[in-house]
Amino acid sequence: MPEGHLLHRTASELSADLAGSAVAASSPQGRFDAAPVDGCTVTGAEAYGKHLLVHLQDGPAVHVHLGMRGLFLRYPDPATPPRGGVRLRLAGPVAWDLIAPTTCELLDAAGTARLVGTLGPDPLRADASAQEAVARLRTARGPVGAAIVDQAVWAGVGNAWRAELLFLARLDPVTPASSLSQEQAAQLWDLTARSMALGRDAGQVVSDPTAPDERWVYKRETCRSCGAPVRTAQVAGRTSYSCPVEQTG
DNA sequence: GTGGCATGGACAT
DNA sequence: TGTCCCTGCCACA
Repeated sequence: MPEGHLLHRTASELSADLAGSAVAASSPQGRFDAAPVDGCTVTGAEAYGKHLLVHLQDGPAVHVHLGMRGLFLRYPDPATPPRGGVRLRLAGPVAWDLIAPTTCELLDAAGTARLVGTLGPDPLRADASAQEAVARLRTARGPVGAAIVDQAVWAGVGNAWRAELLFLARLDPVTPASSLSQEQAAQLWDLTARSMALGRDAGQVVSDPTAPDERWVYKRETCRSCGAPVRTAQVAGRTSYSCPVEQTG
């Protein structure tokens, strides 16, 4: 489930639970060497797109990427035994367990800088530049549906957001990104930042604030707006969903 | 119980 | 462009 909005939410919750605390770090599964983290004080956590960084005082950061299948579990009682397959447990006043990430590694400041350097602006970060976001989108090669899930263009958008955002913008996913006007690109960025902020606060994709559990087109048979059969296609290697009537490019 | 797929992305080719 | 991977969920037997 992890697109950028959930990583930001997780970073904020993990920070609230653990920042300022020394943590016991372990890898019940054994696939991560937790020794360098064990006993360190967490200073905070932040997200860059779909990447999560847990910062440690006077030490490296723990870099986590959940991929498609990873998840965090939070245990208010830190003595709760971990379930199977826990790659990393950080236990302070609360325990956080990391399951099935694609990445769990330690990064020093240079490594963190390199990572951030591979990413485009993150619509959920206060330090994101809208100008740069617009420029990167409009100079991206290929369809807009590929560009906005390219983490080097915009960081944090995944397949579900792609479908819903392009519906809200009434853009056909296969429209060339380079054909968007400055205004269209800026509007899409604003829409993305607003929508994903709602999603972060709600803990799920929200594309209609009056019906937060509904989707317009994502994984639907028919468009929730007009009832037309939802069109699917492979865009950037993933299934895109769009309304053939309302998203004409 | 089993198999295929998936809200990602790295890497080989 | 294709392949592989870490697990959870669902449809189906």
